[in-house]
Amino acid sequence: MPVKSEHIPRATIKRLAVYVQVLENLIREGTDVISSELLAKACAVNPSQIRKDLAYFGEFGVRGLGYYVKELNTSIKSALGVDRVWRCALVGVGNLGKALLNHHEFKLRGFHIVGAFDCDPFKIGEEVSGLEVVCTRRLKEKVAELGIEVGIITTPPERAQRATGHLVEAGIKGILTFAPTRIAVPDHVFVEYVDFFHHLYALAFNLTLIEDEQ
Amino acid sequence: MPVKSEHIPRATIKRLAVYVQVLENLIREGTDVISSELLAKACAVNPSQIRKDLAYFGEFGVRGLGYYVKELNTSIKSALGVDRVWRCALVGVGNLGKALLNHHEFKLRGFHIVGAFDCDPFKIGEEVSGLEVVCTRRLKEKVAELGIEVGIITTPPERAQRATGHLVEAGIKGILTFAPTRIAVPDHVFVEYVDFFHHLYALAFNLTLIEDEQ
DNA sequence: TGGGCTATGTTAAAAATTTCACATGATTAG
DNA sequence: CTAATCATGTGAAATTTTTAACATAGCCCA
Repeated sequence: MPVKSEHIPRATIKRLAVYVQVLENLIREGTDVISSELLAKACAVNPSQIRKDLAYFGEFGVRGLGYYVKELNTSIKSALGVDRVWRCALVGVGNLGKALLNHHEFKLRGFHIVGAFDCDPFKIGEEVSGLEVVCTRRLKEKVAELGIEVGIITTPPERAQRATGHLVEAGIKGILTFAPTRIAVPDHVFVEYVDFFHHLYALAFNLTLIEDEQ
Repeated sequence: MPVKSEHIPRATIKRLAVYVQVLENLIREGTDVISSELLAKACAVNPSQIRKDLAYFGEFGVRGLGYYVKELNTSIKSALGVDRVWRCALVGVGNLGKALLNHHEFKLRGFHIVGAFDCDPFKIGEEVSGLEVVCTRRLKEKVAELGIEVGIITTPPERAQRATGHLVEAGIKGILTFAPTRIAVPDHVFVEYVDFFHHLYALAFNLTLIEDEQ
């Protein structure tokens, strides 16, 4: 799936992921065709927004009709590069790390966690969700051996930067981190932050606002 | 902390949360004063951006000097409404739910999970992280009893809407959901989506882009 | 104590993003 | 087969957000 246009807004990518979410629900419900208007309603966005977002990648609709749900879903996933398997390494086998290793949704969506790493000697050798926990020092070796392209950090914040170092050293170019801290990486490495607290803070702010208004 | 200006961009709120993250690291490191330029570097944003974001809420800096780190941190947290305790209910005690119940960071940041709910009879009565799992039907009663204001959904996607219904019914006005699906709520209820896959999709997209370029 | 220095707060410009409006082209009913 | 209808794709307008520029005000040193 070639990109039609130069730069694609980050917000567009985020919305495309939402469209996929909603489209997969529609597929399960058996809906064959949907208009940008209805899809927009389900995603809580503007219909033009959807059409514009899709236009970055090509023409997927049928005028006078709408979009074929399955086809559109396939096209978006192809555009995003998630129509394939991505092999991932998880660093930090604590509570959250274990939960993610047991989270079937990852495999379901093409993100296969094929390596689990920790620096705690008590955890090394332990088996979690069919994976043996390996010493973080062996990350580089394992990344090469298993063809890993994405790193997932679930260490405590104070160890996130070290984990990042190991991942970058191993040649990883994409990192998803759950640690509530900023990490520093070279320019060619992409980082995505999953931070519950950003969201909780946003909630707190909104709830406080409406309280104050009354 | 009164809001100085009318509407505050959502992006600003998100960045304020990042500032807090970085400021708390600076406090730990013993830094007393920081300029918008250095703080900007640490947060990977533009210095003007920081000054503008802060200007929505007031004047916190000292000209010619910068910002007192502790004071700024306190001010931002007050502006966001996170200088207090928020009591939360968690619905869906699966892998992820359990991991979050054991995640100390929540309490550390003022979000106290004081109720754990599930509809699975096998889980009801079980104790997780010092909390007894209660039947979701009793949510309303417990929300009133415990003064809960925020709901956290960690159910599978197909049960997220039902959980939402229970939370809304119980009078909850802020929901953080980890379920990879959109949920429908009345206008007065705020929803924040924590979706790993949005982030993974964004990574996949960026990684695919640079691959294609070569 | 006063002048230079420095980084803020703010106003104005630039850029990016979202929304609107409509021509285009496909579908469907008569 | 034709005409009416409909929803897309797109270019232009409106809005929002970000960045730059600078006047202002507080610190620090002579």
